[in-house]
Amino acid sequence: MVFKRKLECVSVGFDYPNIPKAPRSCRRKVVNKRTDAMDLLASLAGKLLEECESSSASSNAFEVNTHENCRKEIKQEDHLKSESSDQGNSVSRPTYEKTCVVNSFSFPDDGILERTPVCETKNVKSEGVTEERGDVIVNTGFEQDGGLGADAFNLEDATALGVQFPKSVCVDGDVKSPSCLNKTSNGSLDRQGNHTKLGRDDDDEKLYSYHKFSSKFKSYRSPTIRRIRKSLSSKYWKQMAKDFGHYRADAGVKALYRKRKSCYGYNAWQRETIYKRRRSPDRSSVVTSDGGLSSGSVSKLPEKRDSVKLSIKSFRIPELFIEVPETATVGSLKRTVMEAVSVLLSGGIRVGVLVHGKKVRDDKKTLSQSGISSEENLTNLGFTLEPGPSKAPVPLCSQDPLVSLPIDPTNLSERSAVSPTLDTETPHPDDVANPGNIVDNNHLELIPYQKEITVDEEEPSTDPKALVPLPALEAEALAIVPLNQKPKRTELAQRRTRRPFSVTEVEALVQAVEELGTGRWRDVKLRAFEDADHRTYVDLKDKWKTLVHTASISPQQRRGEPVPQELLDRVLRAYGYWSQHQGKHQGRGGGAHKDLDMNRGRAVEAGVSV
DNA sequence: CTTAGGG
DNA sequence: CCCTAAG
Repeated sequence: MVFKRKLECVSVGFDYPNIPKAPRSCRRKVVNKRTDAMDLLASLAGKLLEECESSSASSNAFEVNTHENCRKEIKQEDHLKSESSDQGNSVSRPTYEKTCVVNSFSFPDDGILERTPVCETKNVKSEGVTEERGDVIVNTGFEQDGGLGADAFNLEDATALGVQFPKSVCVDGDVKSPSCLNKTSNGSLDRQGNHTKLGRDDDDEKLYSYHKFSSKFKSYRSPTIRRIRKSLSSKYWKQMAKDFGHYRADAGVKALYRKRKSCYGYNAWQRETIYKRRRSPDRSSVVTSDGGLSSGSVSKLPEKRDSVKLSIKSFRIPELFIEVPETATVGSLKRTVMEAVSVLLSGGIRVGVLVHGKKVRDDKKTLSQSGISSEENLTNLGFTLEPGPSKAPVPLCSQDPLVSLPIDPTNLSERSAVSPTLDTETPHPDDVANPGNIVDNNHLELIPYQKEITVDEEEPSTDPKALVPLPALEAEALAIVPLNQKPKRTELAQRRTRRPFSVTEVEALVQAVEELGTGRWRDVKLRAFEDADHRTYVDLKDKWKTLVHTASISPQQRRGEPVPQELLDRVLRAYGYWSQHQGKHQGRGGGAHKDLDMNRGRAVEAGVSV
């Protein structure tokens, strides 16, 4: 099955029309419409992915494809009962999850974002056996003409591949199948074990952030980071999204997600996909993506004698295990993959070179010695991305490669989908002070890939350098490593992991608010959470907000770690107090509230201590 | 950068 | 928690 479309990649220099800002509410509405469209698309694409299962073909580990600019190979493992996909009844189908193993990505090299994910599917049970595979070329882009009509999909190709589209995929059909909107939560992974320490106040929100990139990065007051963050995200992309929406609105598609998070993928990649010519020391001229671990298969370019020109269009990447509910949207899938990739990258990677499927480990070999020459068919050349050496352990990368998305109906909303769940087995970022405990997990999971590779490496390459970080391929040309790869880490910031307030924290918060009032969060922060980098004043404010709410609802309706009623009482009291004394006593940090002082006294008596 | 609120 | 409009 082949779905193909293109996304006119808006060039960086694109001249956006000035869209006057309308009141938030208005603008939002527009966006929402596009969101629907996106869901629609996502739903549709989701079906395609599903279809991977039913398609068949042989797989080629080191495939080369010069046409696909953007591709990912995904091995899917069905974790559930089979489905009768040909029934095309996507509506109300049992939910189940899939584990995808993403092996390679390729990126555009011409400014056109044409993604062509290749799905390799296999039945879990028949592990290791011949994989079935279908080429699912799902577009994540859009027709240049803004049309997303049926012609956008090449159904013929699909048919040629013997793949059947579920009816819900038919373009004119009711693509917006409920399966994408009304989820059931059967499939959700309930992994909570590890958060006990932190407690959780939200059982139904089995959504934990995949991992966290150091709260320190954007901890309380970190101008620099924030600035970077901002420049990297919002403006540019929002504008982009807006304009996209503007131009494609009629296509019924939301080009880019409204939120930064949602498009960080593009954000990062697209930008870096601005190709540049670089000169390598040994006079090799290379066309490289200035940023990315992008790219894909190799193709031969016009060559000069003695030199080898390559165009890497895709990299095989270490296996990434991804598990998502069937009902997850493609959008969420993308994000999940993005997260996984980000994590991978943040952990440092190295490039592997494959010639005829064999890994060339001796970095000192010359290209020709390795069989890489202009004479050779460069399609035999391949590259891989592997987990970086211990060189740059990724302390903050705590998640294990297995990512799962929430299936909780409420969570599947656009937003929740944005944040991947955090495997509870994962150490909490807080405990990440010492990288050790986490890194392990990470690497263990990634290693399998290398084993897999092992299959194609006979040469008892005893060369210790084999494990050297990056570099040494003579023709630096091949070192298509983003200049800013390491530090960059994760500006592709994600939603911070949820960190329920402990009773202790709540107590501290209440105390502080009692004294300072509800309009001085910065002070509250300073006073009671000075050292809690992960608690920003906004967090505190938000927490207070929820506390007030919590305190005003029946205990039965509360969730998560219960907050002592006594504290809640204080919350209401303080709330009431400060509601009336707004502004008045706010200046100084002193006793502007005898009532509250009394409350505190009671608190102590009640045994609630810090 | 902070606040204040909606999402 | 995130995002933003306002200060």
